[in-house]
Amino acid sequence: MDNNKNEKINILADLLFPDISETIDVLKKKFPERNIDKNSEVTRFAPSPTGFLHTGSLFTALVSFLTAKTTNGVFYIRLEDTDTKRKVENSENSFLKELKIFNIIADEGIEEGGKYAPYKQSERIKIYHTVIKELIKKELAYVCFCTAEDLDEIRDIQKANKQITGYYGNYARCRYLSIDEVINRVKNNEHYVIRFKSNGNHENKIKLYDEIRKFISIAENDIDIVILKKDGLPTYHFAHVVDDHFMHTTTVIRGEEWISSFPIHAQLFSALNWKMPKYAHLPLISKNDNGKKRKLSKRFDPEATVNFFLQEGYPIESVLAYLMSIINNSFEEWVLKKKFKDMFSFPFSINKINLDSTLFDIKKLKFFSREFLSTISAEEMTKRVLEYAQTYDKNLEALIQKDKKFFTQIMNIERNQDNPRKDYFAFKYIEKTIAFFYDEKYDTMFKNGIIFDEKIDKKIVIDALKDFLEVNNVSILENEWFDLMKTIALKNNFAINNKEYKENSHNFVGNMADFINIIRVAITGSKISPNLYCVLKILGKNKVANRVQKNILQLGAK
RNA sequence: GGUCUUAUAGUCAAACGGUUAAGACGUAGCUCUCUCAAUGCUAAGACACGGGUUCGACUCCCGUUAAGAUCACCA
Repeated sequence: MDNNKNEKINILADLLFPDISETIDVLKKKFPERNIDKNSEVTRFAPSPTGFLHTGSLFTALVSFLTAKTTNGVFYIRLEDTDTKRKVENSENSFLKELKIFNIIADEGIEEGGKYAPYKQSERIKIYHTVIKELIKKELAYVCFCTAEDLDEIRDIQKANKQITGYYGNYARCRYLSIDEVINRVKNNEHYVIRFKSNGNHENKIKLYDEIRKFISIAENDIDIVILKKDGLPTYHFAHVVDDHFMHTTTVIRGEEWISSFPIHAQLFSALNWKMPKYAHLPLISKNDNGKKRKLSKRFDPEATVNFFLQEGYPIESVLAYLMSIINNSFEEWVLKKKFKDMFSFPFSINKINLDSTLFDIKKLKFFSREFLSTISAEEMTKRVLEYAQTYDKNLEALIQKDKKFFTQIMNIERNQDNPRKDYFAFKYIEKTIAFFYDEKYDTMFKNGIIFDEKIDKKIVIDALKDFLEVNNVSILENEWFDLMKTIALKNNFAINNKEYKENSHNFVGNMADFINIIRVAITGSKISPNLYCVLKILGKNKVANRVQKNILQLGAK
């Protein structure tokens, strides 16, 4: 009797996959075990090309990369492009490029190639079909003709009965179809999917091991999941199992959202008699939204896509440092001490990752940025700002290119000292802070009106500026220059001793800060600027004189 | 709603059965006899709640509560 049935199953299998002649054993020989050390990890990053690189994906990629790197293993990239509806053209190039910008370099992948190619799921269809054909023959998978409407109906019944929804047990109608009927319907070109025949029992609790969370107790999967879609492409669950098996991944690193389908994957591995890789489910990166925690979303949160950081001009080091400080908090101290050098050599360990999801904290990122940018040289700074400007800000690019040395001097203000300035955190905002150095920008500010401290009489402002103009000289040392300023301040009845001023403020026009501020405002158009001596030195005697004169005229005219 | 996961200050996070419960970001104040940035110092701020176990619990167990994830022919 079985002979007859087996024959029919074979007919069906050939009907379903006429082109497939290979067996799993052939695949096994094609993709042999990796020749690597026992303790080395093989990890992968498996994104779907649905748009831009998500910040959470970068996080996952980083952890995967680091895991491979610290164990002398292999890190590869596999494109999960089986969702033809959501696929966005060219997005694979953009995120591959972005990953490279962050120095996350794959050993194997779409571009790099490798022994286990192809690394694109859409090009691996034959492999999936081979496995499924065998599954059909072993009666571990079956053809299902249920339409969306059929599935809705099943779900409605289940809901009405307060049962768990899904295609399982007696609800799995097509499981019980006769082979003859299946053959006929396939021959009639009816649409179908292929489902895995689950032997699980929802009442059974199984223990699955997660590298970060340890044992997870969870119900066995009893749902007959779709493994091959109507369009002939595999679903994630199936493709993941097949690919990670034949590519010999040792640790699957992915987001926490996959925990619930963990039993499905475990079941698939066991049915195929394949060794399960290790799994690590990473916490999600979330955001506080009116007191509610939620996953970072591309629609609402600009920082959800990696592109945001690039556009804002956050240095990659600080983004990586921030992400790594989520993985392991002791990283922070370590990276600061090392001044951001060799970040990837951090003694990293995956099981120290925190279990709770993380709220994205842009302030912390800014902190890392300030720290990092204060460690690099002015020349490096110029180079980076220019690189940024070339793709994101043409005006800024022109400004820098006009006089690179001048720009570098500006970047060098209070940089080479024990406690360097830390006022830059992203390249996008640099132009605004240094605009006053450029005459054309200064002129616009001047036209719009420069506002001096209103508590100081206009006449005094003019006198102070006139006196300053007379001694305008920056070819002296800073303390000499400051002494010089004190003399003029004193002459104009400003207190050069702050203690004295505090005790008898009514005897003076203002203090030294007020005096310097008059000049600062005249030169920079703002009460806020870096060290004035440095500013004057960069601008040079003539420009300084011009600006001061303009102000005297303007003030006098009123 | 079912299932799973998680629970230390606003955020990130140490502590692994015995501590005055670290540290960082952020916030506030002081400091720096030029503002700002920085530096240095200081301050405020936490073990979700309730039961056990134990001489002793942030730590182990059980509830409760809350938050998150997931329940597709999407990954």
